[in-house]
Amino acid sequence: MIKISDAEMEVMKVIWNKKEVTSQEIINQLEGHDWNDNTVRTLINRLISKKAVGISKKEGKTYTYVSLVNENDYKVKKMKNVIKQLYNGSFNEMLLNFIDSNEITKNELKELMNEINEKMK
Amino acid sequence: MIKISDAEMEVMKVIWNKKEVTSQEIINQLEGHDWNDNTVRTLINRLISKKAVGISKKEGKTYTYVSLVNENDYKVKKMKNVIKQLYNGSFNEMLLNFIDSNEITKNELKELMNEINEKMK
DNA sequence: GTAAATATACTACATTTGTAATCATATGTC
DNA sequence: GACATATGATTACAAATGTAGTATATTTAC
Repeated sequence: MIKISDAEMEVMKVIWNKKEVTSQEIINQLEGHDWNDNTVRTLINRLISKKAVGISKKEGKTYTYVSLVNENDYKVKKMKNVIKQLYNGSFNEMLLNFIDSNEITKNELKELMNEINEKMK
Repeated sequence: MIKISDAEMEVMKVIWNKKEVTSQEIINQLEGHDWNDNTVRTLINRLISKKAVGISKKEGKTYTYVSLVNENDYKVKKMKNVIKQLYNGSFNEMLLNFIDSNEITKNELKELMNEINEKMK
């Protein structure tokens, strides 16, 4: 799996959201981060090197970028990797740990199940 | 939160498992990793610098190490950070993504709920 | 008590990551 | 067309990480 760093991930999220973006749009979306424009450009370039991002068109000297990795797939894989690292791959164990730590109550989980059932119906 | 790297995490897991360990025991437990002994010692020392590991006793020149961070707390915090990064902190969304990706079926989830109910009874 | 083995301490070095600065170039402006 | 500006390319540099090697201090085995 392509390894996307934390800072790079912020860029990926913008690209995932907008499907197609110029660097300027990415820089704008990331205003909250107080990053220098060049910092964002560096991140974009690294993502291109890693083949996580591609160039869909070039107008003048302005590129338009697109994601080359499927958002949901990537997220699930990343989650699975963490669960593998921390819980030996057991979603079950992870969930139990959350419940033990009062991060989720059984009721919330039940509620969640209901929502899921609704949505999946 | 103390930031524990992937390699360091392997050491932490051994320490968490055994409560108290010497470097030799850690090295033995990590045989599968094909790491040079000094690599493991470096990792231990970095964990000590980060205050993730402490020394509980010294016999001759041999130290005994203990974890200074609670295992479950750390794991939950780490999970929460990833969920925050990828799903805006929504456990719900994460779960839905898993279901969408066929990583978990609703039946498995239901089964899981039953297990949890059993265990929590 | 001297040599070999061992645990620890200190140093090393390439790669990745965060965070830009600088240089080059296409473009729009006057 | 010369200059300011925006975009991209290249270079920079410290900290973190993966992965040891080397030096030092202790034990332990003769």
